[in-house]
Amino acid sequence: MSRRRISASKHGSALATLKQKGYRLTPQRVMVLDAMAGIHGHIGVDDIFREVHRRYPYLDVATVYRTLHLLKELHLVTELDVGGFTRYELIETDMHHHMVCGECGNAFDFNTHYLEEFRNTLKREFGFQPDVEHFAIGGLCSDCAKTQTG
Amino acid sequence: MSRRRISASKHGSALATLKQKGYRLTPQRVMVLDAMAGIHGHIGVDDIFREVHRRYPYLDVATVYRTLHLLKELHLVTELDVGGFTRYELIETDMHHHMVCGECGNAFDFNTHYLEEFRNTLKREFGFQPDVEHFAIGGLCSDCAKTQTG
DNA sequence: GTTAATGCAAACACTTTGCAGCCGC
DNA sequence: GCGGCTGCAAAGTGTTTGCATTAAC
Repeated sequence: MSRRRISASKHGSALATLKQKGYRLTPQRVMVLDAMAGIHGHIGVDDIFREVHRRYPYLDVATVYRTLHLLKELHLVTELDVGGFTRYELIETDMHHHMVCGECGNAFDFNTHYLEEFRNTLKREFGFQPDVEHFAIGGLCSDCAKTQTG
Repeated sequence: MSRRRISASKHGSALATLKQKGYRLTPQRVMVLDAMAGIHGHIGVDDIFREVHRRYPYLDVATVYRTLHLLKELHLVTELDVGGFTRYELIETDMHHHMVCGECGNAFDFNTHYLEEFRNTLKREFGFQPDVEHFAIGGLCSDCAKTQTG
């Protein structure tokens, strides 16, 4: 009960993906993923580095960067620029939100990561934590836009 | 008629604000603002620098950075981190939206600019045109967040 | 005439890269 | 054992800062 089971499962799939794609499961990569899984939300490169370095002092920052680039390429993490440096987050779910057309009433999905930048801006600038779980935005869908214009 | 009247008026108010607050209207500052006014949307520090440097080769990047920091402090421009480096944009309007705290019920303003990135993304990716006129987002304000945590 | 603002150059912080040795497969 | 991965160190890139000089007021 005291162990972080959730964390373990969180990056388990990432490890599987790495292996499946033919990449090596080095301890460094596992530890980087482990550090990310222990955090909810975004985490800075430096945070990851310090966390892993504590357990394994030989780790180099370059490796952390290289690992994160790989993970990003495989769409296992999302990258976000914030306050001048880069932060990363494990992609956990297929969570999405809705765009609702005020004209035809149809709802369209968009992945939660599109909202991330905006969410983070409000957090950074105002300390406001948007409730993205229940987010939807109204507007005009592409089809209805065409009809209206021409 | 061929002159860019719009541009001139765009940063005219910024110049006035600077003067009014007791800051000096140096040619460098005017040129930086001028460069920004010529662009719609965000502009990189380097773009501004190159633009102004062409007209006035003695200009140093440091001055551009200092000017932009000042303008940001006075809320005359907004800063945005994108793809690893910083971009800026002149604030043109006072249009704003609301963040509504689900805990205390207070509403907080945020300038429409913060939504632009997100709005552009939905437009670009899905052809969906969000109705930002009636936009508000729920969540947790900074005060209530503090209370909850500690 | 004051004093804030600039130019210059050096320092910073974060990130990337070349290369020899190592280790997961 | 092979080839991808790492550690190390050095270079790169965008940004900041100290200081003497300049110029806006």
